[in-house]
Amino acid sequence: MGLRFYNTLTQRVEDFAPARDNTVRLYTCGPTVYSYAHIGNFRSFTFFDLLRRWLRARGFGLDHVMNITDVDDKIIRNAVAEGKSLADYTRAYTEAFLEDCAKLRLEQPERLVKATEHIPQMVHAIETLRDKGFTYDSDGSVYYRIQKFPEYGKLSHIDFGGMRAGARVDVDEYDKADARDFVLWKAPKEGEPFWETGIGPGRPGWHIECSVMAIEYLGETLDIHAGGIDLTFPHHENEIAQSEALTGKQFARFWMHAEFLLVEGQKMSKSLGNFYTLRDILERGYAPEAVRYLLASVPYRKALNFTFDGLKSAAVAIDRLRNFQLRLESGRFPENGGGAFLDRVAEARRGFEESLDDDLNTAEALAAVFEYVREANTAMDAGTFPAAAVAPARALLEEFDALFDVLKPTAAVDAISDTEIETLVTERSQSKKARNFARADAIRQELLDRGVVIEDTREGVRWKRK
RNA sequence: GGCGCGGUAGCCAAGUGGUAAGGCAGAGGUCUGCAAAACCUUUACUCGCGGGUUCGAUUCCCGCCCGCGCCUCCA
Repeated sequence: MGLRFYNTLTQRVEDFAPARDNTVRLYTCGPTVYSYAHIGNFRSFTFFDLLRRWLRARGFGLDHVMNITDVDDKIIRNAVAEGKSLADYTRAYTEAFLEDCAKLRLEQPERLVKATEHIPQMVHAIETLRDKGFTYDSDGSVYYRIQKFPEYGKLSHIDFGGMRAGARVDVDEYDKADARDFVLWKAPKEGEPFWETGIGPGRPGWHIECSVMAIEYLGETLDIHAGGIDLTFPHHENEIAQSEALTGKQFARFWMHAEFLLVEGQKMSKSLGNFYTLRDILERGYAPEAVRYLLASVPYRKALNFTFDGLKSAAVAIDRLRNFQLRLESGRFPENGGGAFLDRVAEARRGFEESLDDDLNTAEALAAVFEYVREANTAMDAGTFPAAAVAPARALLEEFDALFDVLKPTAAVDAISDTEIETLVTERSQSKKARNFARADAIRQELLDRGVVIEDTREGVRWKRK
């Protein structure tokens, strides 16, 4: 069986291949840069990264666009409160976001696009929607008229049949004709920043940026549109309404949504005190790889319960794989034998790949790797792990790490150099030979304090960075 | 109320109509100057509860209970 994904649109797992040539046109909803992104946001962004990497591993080219929402109500509110321009206010959080992504080893999309740099295109799209009769004006704002789009609800599978128009119109939006209508262009309020345009002064509504930027860079029909599950409605539903009204074509063939992240079993919220940014977690001394591993190890369609126990487990699990890698690199293995172990590596790889092909089942893919690691370790202990199996075993780890990307430790700023380590390791070995264990242990402790672990093995001394 | 997801060992978690992957933690052991690493043994006669279909269900159907999310701020 080949690559297949669950499609929110059809509520089924479907075979996946890009529609045109070999390149996957992927659009993912990025951050709104009004504050630091939190760990829940990064659950989704990590999912996007895994999706990218696995598509590439399966031989597809990528054209991935992610937006940065750098204008919205919260941003305006905060910027105005701090007396800053929108650009000044969002710049810092955009940079912080990119730094956080780099820490988590999230690949940069082919294009990272900002809403404020596409205002003319959005205005043009709104004009087109107006010409096609999908809009109405109210107090200087422009709204999308959902009545004109009968398929509304097809993504979120909400039946609006029984909902009375205007039944839940809230106070601020008294001017909407239908509760489902949404704003395309917002007239400015007193003191708010705005753009002067052909459809009047104002700023874009939230949804229009994604439709416009996706179509501009990827064409009228995307292969995959992905986001957090909470965006399904209304954001993605509205994107469909706008885009399909604009082009008359299906907006995205596959819709993929990452489930929510919970913290200690509850939704993150500031009032519960369980609200964490990536920075909060790293400050507590956890490695970014552990965060990445934890976020990646639970399949994306299952709610992920983020706990500090889980984070510790993730760190230990990574160590197990790193130790195995080190053993492959530093061990000595017999030249004879091998057939069965070559078969086992091939089997592990097949299990790994088939699990990921199955809607990115990362948990099952990890099991395939760990099972192999245990068997290989057992054979190494017995001295029966053949030299011929080393290269394929390393290839398995490479394939694993091309996706999970956790094997290389994040270097400390003040890291001790390799040569200094080697010098100390040599001195310790000499001390040991002279049976000066006190000195040997002191050196080992010193290295440990500086983040280096020494291990004596049958094949000699080896070291690793923590 | 509507829509969606889920309830599997102490924790995280995969999975299939035929008798429960993997990781972490715990206990015991092997190895070792001491460690570390690694390995071995051990932790679910059972997969929320009650019915049904079946030779057989954790896996299918029905009902119920519980948790979470969305229902126009939200990854």
